[in-house]
Amino acid sequence: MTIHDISKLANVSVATVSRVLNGNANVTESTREKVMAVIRENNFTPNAFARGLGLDTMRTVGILCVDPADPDACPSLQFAIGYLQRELRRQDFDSLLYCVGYDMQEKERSIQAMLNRRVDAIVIIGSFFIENNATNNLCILNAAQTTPVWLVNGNLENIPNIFCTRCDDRDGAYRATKALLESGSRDIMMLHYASTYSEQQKILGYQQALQAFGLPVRDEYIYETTPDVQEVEAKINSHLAKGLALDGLFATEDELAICALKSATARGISIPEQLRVVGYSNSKLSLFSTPELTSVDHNIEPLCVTTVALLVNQLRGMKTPTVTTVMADIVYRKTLPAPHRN
Amino acid sequence: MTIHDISKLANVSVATVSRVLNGNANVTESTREKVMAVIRENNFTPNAFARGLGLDTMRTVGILCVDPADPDACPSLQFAIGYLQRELRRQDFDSLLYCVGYDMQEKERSIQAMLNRRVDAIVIIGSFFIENNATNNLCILNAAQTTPVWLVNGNLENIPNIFCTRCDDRDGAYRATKALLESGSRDIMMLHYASTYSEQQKILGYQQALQAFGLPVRDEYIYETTPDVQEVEAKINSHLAKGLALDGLFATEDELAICALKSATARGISIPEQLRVVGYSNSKLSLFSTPELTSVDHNIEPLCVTTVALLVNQLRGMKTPTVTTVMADIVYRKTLPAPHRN
DNA sequence: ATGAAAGCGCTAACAT
DNA sequence: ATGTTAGCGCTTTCAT
Repeated sequence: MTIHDISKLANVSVATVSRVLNGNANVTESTREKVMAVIRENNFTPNAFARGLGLDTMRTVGILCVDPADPDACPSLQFAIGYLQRELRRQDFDSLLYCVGYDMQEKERSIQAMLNRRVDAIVIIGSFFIENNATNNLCILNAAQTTPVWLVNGNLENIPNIFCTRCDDRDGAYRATKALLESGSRDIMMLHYASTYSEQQKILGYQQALQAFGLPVRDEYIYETTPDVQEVEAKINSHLAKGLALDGLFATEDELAICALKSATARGISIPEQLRVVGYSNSKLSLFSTPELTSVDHNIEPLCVTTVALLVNQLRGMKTPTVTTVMADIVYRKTLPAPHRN
Repeated sequence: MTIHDISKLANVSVATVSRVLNGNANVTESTREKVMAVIRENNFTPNAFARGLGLDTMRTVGILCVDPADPDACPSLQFAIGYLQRELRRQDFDSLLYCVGYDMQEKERSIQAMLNRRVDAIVIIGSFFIENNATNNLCILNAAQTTPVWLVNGNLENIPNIFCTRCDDRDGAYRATKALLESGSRDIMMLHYASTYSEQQKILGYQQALQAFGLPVRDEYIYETTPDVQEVEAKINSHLAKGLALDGLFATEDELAICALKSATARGISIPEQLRVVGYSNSKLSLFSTPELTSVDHNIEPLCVTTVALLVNQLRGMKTPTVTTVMADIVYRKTLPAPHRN
């Protein structure tokens, strides 16, 4: 069933059917209804490929993200896929998904696949994909020459056609650390994932908070780790074995905070009396942990909503900011109770 | 830049360029190289829409799943998106993703969108989407008239063009319950999510295990709940308040098991001495809980690998089984230690 | 307001 | 082995 069949059945030309299909105003109400009736009767839907060929778009956005099953993947961006998809669908865009591992080739191939399919825009979730090394970002820069690229929680500034929407993780980490300091903690360990833009910002925020309190930044209090209970336990044990004090802990992901929580509890450290802990992401985990975890909410859902809104704007040819930032919020639970306000 | 431009630059016809592009054997090595050189020089990639229009396929599979951010969503199928996507990409298929809520209309619209885009196949993750009510499945049945539909952990049998791949959750639940019984538990509570095909199968497995041990199935031991610590706590408290015994617990999701674990620990019930617990999904959570959770692994990754392998087979016109099943495995941890084997 | 016809860029059948 | 050409199904410009 094609537009031609419909036109014959309705005794009009294909152009008229096309007009009806596209809501063109230049159609008499009576012909419109006549055509619509035939379309409905035959359950006709126009061929998307032919449409795409003519219009040079199929209203599709490519989404690149780390495979959610990857154990090294930052879990905090997990939900972004769903949020972005939902918002795109509301704007009548379909989403082509590419979940890839920590592999440059896969990243490049995925971006090439998106370009081949002539997506209207590319959304890249997470700063993992942005390398410090310029050559590694070449495929992104190339893509941006033809297709707008949106980095969610990434950073690649001052490049035409590349847009960033992100959470202010530096500020989030700053306020989390400040809250620990205000609760009385002075020896605050920091646990973080392998280096990405977001992680670097969080480290910066932690350091700035200490400085603002007139405290020294001690590198031996900053640990890079994976969310593995044994690994975190070993780090805490060796830290304490060195005779280093510990009365606060800030982790850049809830996972890491929970590993630390388990180790501390196992050692008989009382929480929050002897040790206060703040995680990051405000994930489900923070509710399931014992005691329940105070965590920084980096507002992924608003971030995704904003991203799609701006993306659609930009595609409509409107002026669009290159960098857009949302704030993080601290959600207080048991591992660092909310401060009393008068 | 089109195939015509390339053909002119290489002094050949468009057909030859097309042949080179598609790896057709009927091209001399020298012309192939000549054409390839021009293609590379100009960084040419053929227009996917035009290709799709001619071939009536863009090698795309539509994936329908519950929005991962939905708090009521069964989390155990979360990773399926990534696994399916990865396998499809390996077979050179792109994935159109539709994450929807618990809404019939969204489901219908998404399936319609897939059909409009003429996907080669539809994959539906989770049995949530399959209703007991036949009219609610109408859009799936309609879709199957033109496009193969694959249900991952769903059930809709004996319908042409609908295929099911699933984990044997009945058997998984049976063996989990059996393991609890063999550990000495006699009063085993069951916590489950809202009814889906998988959940029903798990309940069945639980009941059959009790029966196999000559024990009665007591409905007052079976609770439907959401993964909310307070809700589960209330259910356990009222259960115990009724004077009902409790020395074992089987939950159809790790989330539920962990909520129960928290409540039990808070009441001073010792685990695993007084209460043994088995969860389901073998999720990350099972490692982060205290004590670490014994859980049924429902082998989502192999399931997804199998699904895509069969799907591709079927698209190639090969005979393909309608229902394919993988087994579940019990992963023993602290809440139900592994039995000693001699 | 409606129709005729020219693309859009590729594939494949057919011709050489 | 290579070229010619007729579609694929839609949108849109230009006539009427």
